[in-house]
Amino acid sequence: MNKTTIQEIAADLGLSITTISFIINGKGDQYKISKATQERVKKYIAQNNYQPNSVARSLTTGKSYTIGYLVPDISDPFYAAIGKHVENILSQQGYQLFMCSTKEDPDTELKIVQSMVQRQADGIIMAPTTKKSLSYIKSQDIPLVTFDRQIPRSRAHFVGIDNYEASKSAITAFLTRNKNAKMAMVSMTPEVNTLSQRIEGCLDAFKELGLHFPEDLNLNVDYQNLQESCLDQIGALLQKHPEVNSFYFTNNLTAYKGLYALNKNHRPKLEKMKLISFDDMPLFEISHPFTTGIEQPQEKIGETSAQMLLELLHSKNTSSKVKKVILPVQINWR
Amino acid sequence: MNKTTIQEIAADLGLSITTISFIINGKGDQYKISKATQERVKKYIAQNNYQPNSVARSLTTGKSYTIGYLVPDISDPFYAAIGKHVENILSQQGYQLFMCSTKEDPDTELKIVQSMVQRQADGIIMAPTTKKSLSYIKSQDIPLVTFDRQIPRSRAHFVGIDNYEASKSAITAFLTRNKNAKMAMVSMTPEVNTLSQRIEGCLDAFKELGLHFPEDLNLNVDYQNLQESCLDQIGALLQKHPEVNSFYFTNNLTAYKGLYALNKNHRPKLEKMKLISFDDMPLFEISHPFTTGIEQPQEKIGETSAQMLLELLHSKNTSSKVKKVILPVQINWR
DNA sequence: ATGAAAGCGCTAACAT
DNA sequence: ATGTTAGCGCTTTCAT
Repeated sequence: MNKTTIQEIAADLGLSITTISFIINGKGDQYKISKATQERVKKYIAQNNYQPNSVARSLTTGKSYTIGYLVPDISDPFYAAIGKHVENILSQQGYQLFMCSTKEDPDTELKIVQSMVQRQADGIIMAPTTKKSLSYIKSQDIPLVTFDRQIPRSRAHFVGIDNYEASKSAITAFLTRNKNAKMAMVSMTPEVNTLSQRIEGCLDAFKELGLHFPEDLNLNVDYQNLQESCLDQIGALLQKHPEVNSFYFTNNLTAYKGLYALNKNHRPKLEKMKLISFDDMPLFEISHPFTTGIEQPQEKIGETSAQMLLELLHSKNTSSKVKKVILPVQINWR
Repeated sequence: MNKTTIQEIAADLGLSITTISFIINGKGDQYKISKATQERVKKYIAQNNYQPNSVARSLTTGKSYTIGYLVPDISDPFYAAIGKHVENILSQQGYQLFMCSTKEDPDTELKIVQSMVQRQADGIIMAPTTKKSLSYIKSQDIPLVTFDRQIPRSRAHFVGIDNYEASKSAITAFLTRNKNAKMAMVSMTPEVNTLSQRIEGCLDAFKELGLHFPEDLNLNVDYQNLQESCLDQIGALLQKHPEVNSFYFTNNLTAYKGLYALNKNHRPKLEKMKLISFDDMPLFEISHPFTTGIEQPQEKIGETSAQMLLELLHSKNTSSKVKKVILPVQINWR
């Protein structure tokens, strides 16, 4: 079954392709095509299941109804969830999403961005890794909304949270609730600035409470090798500092693997461990032990990013000033 | 900065667009373009950061280097993980993925499929919900690989597991290990056939061991309202059947919410509960209690699906017989 | 109320 | 060794 085209319809119906095009695009009335003709064409289209070729349409109009969603890892529950909410909003408007994993790698990210430009994506929503790709996007001036991470000095629209403040106030509250907490922190490389901000927030919380946070309780595990790295470093830490009775995981990945390490090798200690993690996950309600989560409003982040992009798409003034939406977090104590 | 086009290059360099096109597509030598010219063009391209417009290219060639990845929910960890592996293989070959959630809804699914056709997707990888969309894809003869779910009588290439056998043998082993297990089962609507096969497998395991499985220990919670539904039904069940000391969750979603319900309202019973779930998740290693998982080879499923699609893309004979790859599962006892 | 034709940027068969 | 040209399927201005 070969593809029907607009000219076939025109030929079969003895009309011009212009007429067909008008009707397809709902401009029949506007161009005063007679009701009769409109009906005839619509009937033909329905019967032959004609679908306009969007590639051709894009070439003419310059719009592809395609958006790039670029994140470090599309299977990361955090990015997957936000992606779903983005999809939810954008698919209603006829957009499809190219979802791509940048792998925290600047080169991969740039290649993907270039591919998006070649494919005439109408816009991009991304959790950026580097400034290079952002500059490239800007140079092509294609509508862009960033989320989750802000690249310093990059002037891009942004939706996210205040990592420093959220971390600081959560840890302050935690230390107030758990007076005799002896806390260690688990973060990871590569150090994206969201993570350093969370670390800073934590350290400042200690400082302001007049407490000391020893350097060597600040772990930094390896992103490429999370599980082994967690097993090793947490093992070593608990050996050297048996007094540690609390962990702060600075993101969902370290929390996952940290919990794994604790469950695997340190069950006896687990009973009275108090855990807190940046990013909340449903699993913290069923984990051993239950884990307090600093919850980012994923749905809101996704929806706001999508809506912000839609606005950009509809308003033609590239001039507009940079918009930043900072959303509140919520602490789920457990 | 406006888009450079092939004709601008031609004009600027005093060459014809053909020559430029040949060089861009690596056919310079084949068409005996002089080294000098080739260098000149390549240099120009590098300097001006020219990127060919893939929309125009697709319109001429009929190939878009675009693949549709359609699953019920892209944020479901199972589909997200497989998606990542699919992406991994296909991105190496220059393909980008449209990832779409069909929401278990036939109409949504069909709309997305039609959109893929309009957009000239070169192929589709999907966990199908209905036969209707499969027939449509076939009618357009666009290369298709299905995974996870087989639609009865649909003759599509398939990658997945044998749900009936996997379920049956896992439950048989489970009952052998836990002689005095008093098991309830939690499944969900809508009843896709993977789930009914898992249920059948479980019931047959009981039968062959000469055991009885009471009708009312077979729960069916509501997909649209998983959490509430689990809380209600599991609560009611444990009240009526306090002897139940084991649960079989027939997929990751019911396991998640089942564990949630148990942790929330039935902690005392949890100590000696033995849980097993179809689909394994990392969280089962840190959940309370640890949960045995029947693990599907996600990476293998993703990679095989992608590779199978690539073969289809490269071989032009539509005739070829239907390929089915059935992969083994692995039980992770906990 | 409808049609002709240019053009979107590219590829490739066919010149030269 | 390089150029001319006809499409690919569609939108839209300008005619009629």
